[in-house]
Amino acid sequence: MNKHAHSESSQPLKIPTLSDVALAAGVSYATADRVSNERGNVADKSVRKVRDAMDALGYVRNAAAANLSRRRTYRLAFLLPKGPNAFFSRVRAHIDSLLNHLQADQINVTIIEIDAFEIEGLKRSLLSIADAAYDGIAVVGLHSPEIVEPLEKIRSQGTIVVGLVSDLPTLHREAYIGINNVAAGRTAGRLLGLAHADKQGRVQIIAGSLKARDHKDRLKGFSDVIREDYPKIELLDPIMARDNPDKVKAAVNEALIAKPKVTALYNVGAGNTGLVEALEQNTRKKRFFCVVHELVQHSHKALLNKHVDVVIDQRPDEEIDRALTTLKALIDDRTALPMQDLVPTIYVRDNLPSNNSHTTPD
Amino acid sequence: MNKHAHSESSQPLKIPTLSDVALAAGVSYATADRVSNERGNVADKSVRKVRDAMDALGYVRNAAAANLSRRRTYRLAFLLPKGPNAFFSRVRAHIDSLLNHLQADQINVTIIEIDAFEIEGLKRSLLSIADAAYDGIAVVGLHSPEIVEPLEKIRSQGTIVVGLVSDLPTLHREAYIGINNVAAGRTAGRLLGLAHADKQGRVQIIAGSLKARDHKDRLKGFSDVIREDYPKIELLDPIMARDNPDKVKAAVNEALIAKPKVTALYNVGAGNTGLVEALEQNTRKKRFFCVVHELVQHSHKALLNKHVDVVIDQRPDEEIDRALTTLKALIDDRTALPMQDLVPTIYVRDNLPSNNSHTTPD
DNA sequence: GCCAAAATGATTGGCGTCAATCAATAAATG
DNA sequence: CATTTATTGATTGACGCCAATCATTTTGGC
Repeated sequence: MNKHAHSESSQPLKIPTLSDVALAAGVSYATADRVSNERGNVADKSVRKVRDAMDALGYVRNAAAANLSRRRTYRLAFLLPKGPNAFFSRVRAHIDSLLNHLQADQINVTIIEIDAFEIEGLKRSLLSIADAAYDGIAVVGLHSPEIVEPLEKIRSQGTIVVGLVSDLPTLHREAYIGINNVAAGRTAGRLLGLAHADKQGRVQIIAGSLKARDHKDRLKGFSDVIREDYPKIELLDPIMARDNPDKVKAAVNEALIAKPKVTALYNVGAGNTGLVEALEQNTRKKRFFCVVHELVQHSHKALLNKHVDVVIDQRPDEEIDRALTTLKALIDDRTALPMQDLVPTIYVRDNLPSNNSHTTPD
Repeated sequence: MNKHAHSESSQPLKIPTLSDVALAAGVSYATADRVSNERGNVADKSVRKVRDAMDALGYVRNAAAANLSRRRTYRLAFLLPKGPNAFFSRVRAHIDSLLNHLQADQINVTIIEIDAFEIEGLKRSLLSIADAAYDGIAVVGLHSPEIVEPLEKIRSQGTIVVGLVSDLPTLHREAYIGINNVAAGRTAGRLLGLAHADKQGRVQIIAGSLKARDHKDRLKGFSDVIREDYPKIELLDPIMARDNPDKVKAAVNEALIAKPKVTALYNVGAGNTGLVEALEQNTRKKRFFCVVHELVQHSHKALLNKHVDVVIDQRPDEEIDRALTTLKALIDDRTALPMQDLVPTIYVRDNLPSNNSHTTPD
């Protein structure tokens, strides 16, 4: 009764090689190779024999041997905004930590710093790498028609382009690796709404700039959820703080003092050090329900200190891993492999990672 | 650290080989090889010369060539509970989807089904694979001293053993890949607490069995948080439903009818189809705040239908990926690589994966 | 300075695939 | 039928590393 069933897979100690396939198919190695690598000039009949033999033996090309023989190396570049931003420090740190491992697989990654969020800077950077003959690049992009031309110049040389964190013009990149920021905003709104439990509320929103697409998307998602499902919560006009800690601090203080009925804060963008500072100095007894984005050193600490209740994070480590996997796959066979959606992650005090790569100081 | 300038990467990019290292170090290939593979019988002076040359050239062993030459194949097994459990179906499906990719890297994975959560069955299964000479196994385990002996028998043959989802006796496995269930329970408690916003509340807890360590841990975490931070919420005695949908349904109905002041439900374990059924037939207008575990088809749907408010998930896909990576690393060099903690993931209606290819809306 | 031990050098045959060459055979054409 | 053309076969040298053998040199003990 308690038999354990082995699954379909047997114990093939002998892994079939292409020679084995050729033998089984009754053709020469050369023909099997022609089929395997789609070199053409093979009769349909032979193709079928070889393919059948492959299935029968369960042949899978040995990736190590193939890569070795092919002398394939992957030349990749990541174009990241420069500057002291804590989030992108996390990204860079993670790439650095992978460098050795990647090199063992002949994957060479270069980080190129670009002017953060300025179309002209991005455009210039793209043009300047157009001749560098990368096999693939991941770009923290902007959704602007102005960069279509440089993108196409790069792509015309066979370079694979993917968007990272923030998307590029959809038709001019192969894939986008990042979260859906509307969903991220909705998630923030949902938790904030839940935490009001049918009570009245007023939210002060702080954002960087509505020109940044991610901020705009988050704000939209957030507002939609509140309006749809939490009508008792009032949305105050967002304060624009340009992701600047000082401006954020001022905004929070304004909300604390000039708008005494505020029950919650939502910071759409960066600059959370300022937010935490303001809250630490807060003399009001009643506390805010507070939602911010991106788990970095100070937001992590603020969560533990109870100045912040929820952090919505986009898991840059995973984004990088996926960007690498996707680029490699696209370069190899020009087909992206299906992966589960990247999704905004919710952190509260109790599900924080303890061994962290995100505590890198900025 | 932050010295990532525009890299000088337009060169031919000659990746150094071990021959290059030998040449640069002024020793023979044989000596460089002795150092590289730690074969011993090398003078300290030579070791130093070779190591210096490696650093100077930035030598990293070509993994493809090494694996090919070594003729290394990885024979792995996953021991999973059998039965129709939705969660483990997800696990199996994910492994299946990886099979081809893995085989290209000479990784052969066998799924072995074991009697779910019965010590005797697990023990028998372990003993029966002891001679199969796997390089590594991942076991959905039990924290019981009875399986120490079979585990040690397996390990004595050089097989690497890791715990998966549910841990094994700590000293008798190499690593554990799974979430911290106390944290998972705390997370559930935190969200349920937040959603009460200082109001009174009563929670009906439903659990499978407190003999299962994961359930016990979750329950502890949950109760701790409520007691610590939400004193206005009363914890009713847990109902044991053995992860059985019918029993869960009965438990929910009991809470609905016999305990009219219940404001929230927390299902620690499985059997959520029963929970949803009961809620769908609920005639009371006031709804519960409802937290369950594991994102599977029906809990996903329940989240969208608003019968469930929060799902705590352990991301089995990622667990599998990590189990594979960890096993491979341990087999290769007997050292687990550092990875960010696996953490309980929170899903609300708005951050669900949609599994479509990731195209930004415009 | 002799001899054993230790260290180093030199070289080789794979591993499985790729990419090429050249010869040999089969099929198609007029 | 002769002559193209298409298809197959046979073989080979990388790729970079591993693992082994055997020869040679250096070192250290006495």
